[in-house]
Amino acid sequence: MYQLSNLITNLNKELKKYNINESIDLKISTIQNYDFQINNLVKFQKNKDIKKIKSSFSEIIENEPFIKHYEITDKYFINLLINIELFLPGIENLKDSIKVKKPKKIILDYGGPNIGKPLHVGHLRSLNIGRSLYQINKFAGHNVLNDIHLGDWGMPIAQIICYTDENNIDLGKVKIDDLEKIYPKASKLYSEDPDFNLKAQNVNKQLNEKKEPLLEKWKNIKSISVQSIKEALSLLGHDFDLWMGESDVNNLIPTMIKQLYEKNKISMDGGAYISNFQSDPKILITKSDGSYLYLTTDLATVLDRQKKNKFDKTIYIVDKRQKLHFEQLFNSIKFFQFGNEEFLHVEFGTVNDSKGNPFKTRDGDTKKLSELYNETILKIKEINEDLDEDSYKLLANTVLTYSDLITNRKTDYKFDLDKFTNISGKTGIYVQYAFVRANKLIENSNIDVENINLVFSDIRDLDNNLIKCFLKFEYYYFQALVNNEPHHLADYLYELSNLFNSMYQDENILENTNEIVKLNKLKIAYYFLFYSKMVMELLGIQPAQKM
RNA sequence: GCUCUCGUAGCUCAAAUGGAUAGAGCAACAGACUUCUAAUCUGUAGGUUAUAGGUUCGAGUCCUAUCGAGAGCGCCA
Repeated sequence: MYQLSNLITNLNKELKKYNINESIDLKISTIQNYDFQINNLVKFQKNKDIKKIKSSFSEIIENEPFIKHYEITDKYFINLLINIELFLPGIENLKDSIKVKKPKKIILDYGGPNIGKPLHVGHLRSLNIGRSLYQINKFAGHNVLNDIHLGDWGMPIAQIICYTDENNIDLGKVKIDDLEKIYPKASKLYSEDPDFNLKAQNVNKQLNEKKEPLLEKWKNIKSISVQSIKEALSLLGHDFDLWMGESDVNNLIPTMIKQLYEKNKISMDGGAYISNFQSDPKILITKSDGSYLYLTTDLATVLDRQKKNKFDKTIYIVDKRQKLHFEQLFNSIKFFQFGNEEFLHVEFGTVNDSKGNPFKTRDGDTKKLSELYNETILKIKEINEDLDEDSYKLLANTVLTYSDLITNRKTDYKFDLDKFTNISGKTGIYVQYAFVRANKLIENSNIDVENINLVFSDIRDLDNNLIKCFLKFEYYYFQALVNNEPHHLADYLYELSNLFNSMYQDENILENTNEIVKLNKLKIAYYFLFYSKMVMELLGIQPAQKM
């Protein structure tokens, strides 16, 4: 809590006096009647100075106006109760106070979709997690750029070109639907037909050498595909600062390889370059025919970004099966002495169907994202058939986002549309409903709610529960920020919404005969809207105005 | 074969660096609506955190073994 930062600083200083290198952690209280707890002292129960520390801690906490009440137990657990009357007015300054002092420049790399293939369910998580991390880091004041980083180079493209050559298909006239049908066929041939395999390898090599007319064909595929990807993303509410791809760094690779070889960082091995970094398996830098790999372009991309967008940190939001690739990438960056920036693989689990099997269509293909989107719209229409198209769109995107972010990103999860569109439970529908309800309440009151002053002596229990929940925002926000885990905020949003609904349902607010209680509740509903909207935005969800 | 990840309530999932009595949702059961949007709320029940050891003031979390599940493992991305 930003209001407690002085307290934490003072407690930390105190620990230093006793040569204890420990930074105070404020946790949400697990016991009743308190808001936060500090568990750091427990570890030092046997420290000879513990009694002195305890008494100086008491003195410091005693003098903190934001703490209404506290205790330090026999085992040295510290329990704190917050002074709500001082806390609530501070909400206005929350967004400014939470900003970091030294903003970083962060690049989010989505390890984007491949061109020639439609967006499918496998892309859902990097899009959702990425968008949320973008918002979360911006909220902290960081300078963030997101790069879709298209897979627009390499074997998949070569396979498509090879297939169209073999079958006399004019790429100038091909539509996206045709392209999406071509790739699976080409891919199948590539793995089953040695002759086709050889030809495609050759196409890939020539493409690497930027030979015409292959380059022209590649441009065709890319432009058709990018247009389709942009349309799909716009429907799902995603956009990108950078539309870079693997192809953009091709011209940097020959020099990169040459220099690495001269510095004795890589060696020839049967025509291929491998890294001299000691590892098992060895790290392959190029193929034996000289053409490039995923790792080659990712390395060159680092150099490219250093030139174009000086950055402090790159976060790769890519599924966890690619863990080894990123280990190799990060080890190589260090070993090749490319730079001292921070590199991080934010990994996530796979999305399966409700039975736990890979998400497929009836024909056995990976399910398209647009198909999932349409099914979600239909489900929502079952709940309410009288809404406008924009509202359906907004709610469908809420469902696709919220149900994805509610689970810890590291675990594989089951996408169960029936469950995720449920009107009760931890769903996007539920949190939007609470928001719409609160908005309507304030609208119906015809009162200038913003300027109501709370009367603290008349705060009811259920009102207080909601206020106490506001206290927790920064804790969950911090969890989400430092661990790159949006699910803390998604879960928090449910908790907020649930407590609001409890307050709302308990007694009729607008017809309350006690005017003070009524105004209190309206003001708290107003605060609820503030928090709910803020958290939704951090998750990449647009608040609904009606539903 | 090697490497890594995981195992928490009937189901789906939480529990930051080890902290006090392991929490939610769904489903089940019992209640509350001529509504400020019941698309809601209230309550009950549900656990030897896979198993067996160990480390320590304290273990779902760390270590070891076993059982079970999944993923990855130079010329795909």
